[in-house]
Amino acid sequence: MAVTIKDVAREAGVAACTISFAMNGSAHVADATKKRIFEAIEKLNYRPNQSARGLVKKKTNNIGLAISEVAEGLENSLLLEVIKGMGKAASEKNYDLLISFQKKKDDESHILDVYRKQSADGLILMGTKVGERPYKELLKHRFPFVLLGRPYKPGACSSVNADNSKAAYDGARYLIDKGHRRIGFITPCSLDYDAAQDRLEGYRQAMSDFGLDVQEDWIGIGSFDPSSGEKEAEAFLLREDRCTAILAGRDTIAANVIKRSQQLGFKVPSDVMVLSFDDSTLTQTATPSISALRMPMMQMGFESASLLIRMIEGEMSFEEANTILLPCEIIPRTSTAD
Amino acid sequence: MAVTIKDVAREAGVAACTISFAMNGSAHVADATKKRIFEAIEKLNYRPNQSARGLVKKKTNNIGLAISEVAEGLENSLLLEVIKGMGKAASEKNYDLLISFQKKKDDESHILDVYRKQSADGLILMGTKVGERPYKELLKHRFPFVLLGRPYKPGACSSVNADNSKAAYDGARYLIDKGHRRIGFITPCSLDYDAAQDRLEGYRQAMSDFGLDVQEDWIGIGSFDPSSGEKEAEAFLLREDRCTAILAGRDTIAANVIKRSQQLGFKVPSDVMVLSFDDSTLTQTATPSISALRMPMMQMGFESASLLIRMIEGEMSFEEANTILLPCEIIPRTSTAD
DNA sequence: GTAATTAACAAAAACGTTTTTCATAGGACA
DNA sequence: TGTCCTATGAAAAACGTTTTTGTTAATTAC
Repeated sequence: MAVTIKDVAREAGVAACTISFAMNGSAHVADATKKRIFEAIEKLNYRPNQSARGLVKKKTNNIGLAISEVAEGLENSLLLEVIKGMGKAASEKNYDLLISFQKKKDDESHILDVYRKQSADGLILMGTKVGERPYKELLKHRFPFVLLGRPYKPGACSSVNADNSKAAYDGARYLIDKGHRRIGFITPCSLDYDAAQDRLEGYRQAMSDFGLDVQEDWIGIGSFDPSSGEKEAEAFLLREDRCTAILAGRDTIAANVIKRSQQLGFKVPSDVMVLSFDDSTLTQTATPSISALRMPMMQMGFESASLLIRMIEGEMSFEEANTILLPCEIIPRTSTAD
Repeated sequence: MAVTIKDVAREAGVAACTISFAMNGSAHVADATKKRIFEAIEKLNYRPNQSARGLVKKKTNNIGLAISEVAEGLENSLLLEVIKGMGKAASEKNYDLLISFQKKKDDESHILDVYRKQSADGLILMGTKVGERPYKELLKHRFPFVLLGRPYKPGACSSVNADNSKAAYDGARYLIDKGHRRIGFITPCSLDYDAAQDRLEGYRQAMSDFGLDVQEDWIGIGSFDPSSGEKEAEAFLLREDRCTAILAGRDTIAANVIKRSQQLGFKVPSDVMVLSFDDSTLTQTATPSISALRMPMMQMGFESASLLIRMIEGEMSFEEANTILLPCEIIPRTSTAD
């Protein structure tokens, strides 16, 4: 079977506990003994059994990731980036990532089970919607957790998110700076999602800050429908005072906006500029290539895992709910070129 | 602290072992006692500690996923699908997914550590390249593992992969059936990757089966470069006996092929048809929309996890190396419309 | 009416670590 | 010479389960 601490002890001619002391650097072990021990470890390829270690230390060195209903469109193509970021933070600190999946739709027991079974030392909650119950129980028992891009009472717990509001503000401002006054806006999805709300709010704020009135029909509500964006583009362009720029809530929406605009005889970017969210391969390879606000997915993963690990290791009090908002970056491409 | 089996025992007025028996359904526990026990469990929200359970049962109920150097382009946008598939298989059988990350480039110790630390009951190996050492040690110790889309000596271990060769064959045949005789082919990346080799081979086979000679300059080697596909399209089209159809090794390559073709004055699909691999949002929203061979990413995740779990649970002998090749599906869109 | 069987539960050992406590041998010191 | 310290290491307890073995009382068989 697998090699245990006793095998190493026998090999090094020493008691089991001494192996443990040597490995954890805690007590006094003579240098000569240490040398023998590490040689034995190397020879036998010994690694402490995680279950046994976890049992006595009450620590698994896993960070839990609860994936609920995976969002239909938003995170999908970018999840790898997020996980990569988490992986970077985790492996630096010697943690693994334990993913717990939802068993049935609307069943959230997988979240609390991680805590109850003690299969991880903390949790990253990611997905679209979550009921109040899991939050409450985790908070009550002071089990470390971090929200990733999730809506919740601000200040009640730590969370990491892209600064959607600022991104929309910056995007609108970018278009305003290019001389546009009539700017259409399409949300990435229904206003049930707070990413949609935040983006809309940022857009409104920018318009207002620069003294521009927003016509209510300059605002369209996008969806996950594959053709979302076409109708909205049409509405923005086929009117007396047509929009000269459009801020599209998501990459596929931007693609549809451009397609429909071209069909209607408007050139992008000369007649109408289009700026998108969610930088992906789609925005890079489209013709014209699409300018986009890049969400820092990898960094979001990294920061959420780092924050969680700091909470786990007690470097951060549980009370100071840390809200991290990460800035987005504008990637200018052809669709907004002068 | 967390609630233990002893708390439940006290609550139910019974010994700890009886709780265990009741939960695992193994021994005879009186129905009345069972009822009291399950009420106590419910009341206290008890779940067995995974470390303790794992220690005595020598089983973690985790399936390990070792992500090495994550491929630059191929799996990226589709990883979520793969993980979703794994999640489905795992959660059905009450497993969690434990992801172990590479600490440094070219360092593969994270693979063997999962086995040595016994933090999972088996491993799914996914990525691009892996040295011989990890395979050998895992095989030697009969630690269950499954290769996901990986090159290795056939028959030496179980693996799951998309049937790239057949996909390319079917794709070529699809174009041949539409009357094309001069069909260009672009690999998704360098021939170091066996997915590229398999696809090329399938293409050659189809051409040969239908009595069509392959001109060597109908074959282009694609890359992860964002503009990959443009040069190749040019080469295929600007010659006496120009190609009338192109089989593009990847979605971005297909997009570039179409872009360049149009720039050269060829209409897609009337002058040249384009069929792509790797169905993604890009292929759906492009204009014209791009026909593609859809890789069954979710199913690959599902099958690899299912296979691994069967190995773990001893339902499958370790010796019968199971090679699962999953068929791809042609999604016809505008770029190959008659 | 007693022996054998069975049903229901408890006691205790085991899993592989870590950690607290204990033991021994030298050496320093008086 | 005896006491005290220190360096080094071992013994033993603990972590929370599962599982093997024991124990008791009730039931069945003769």
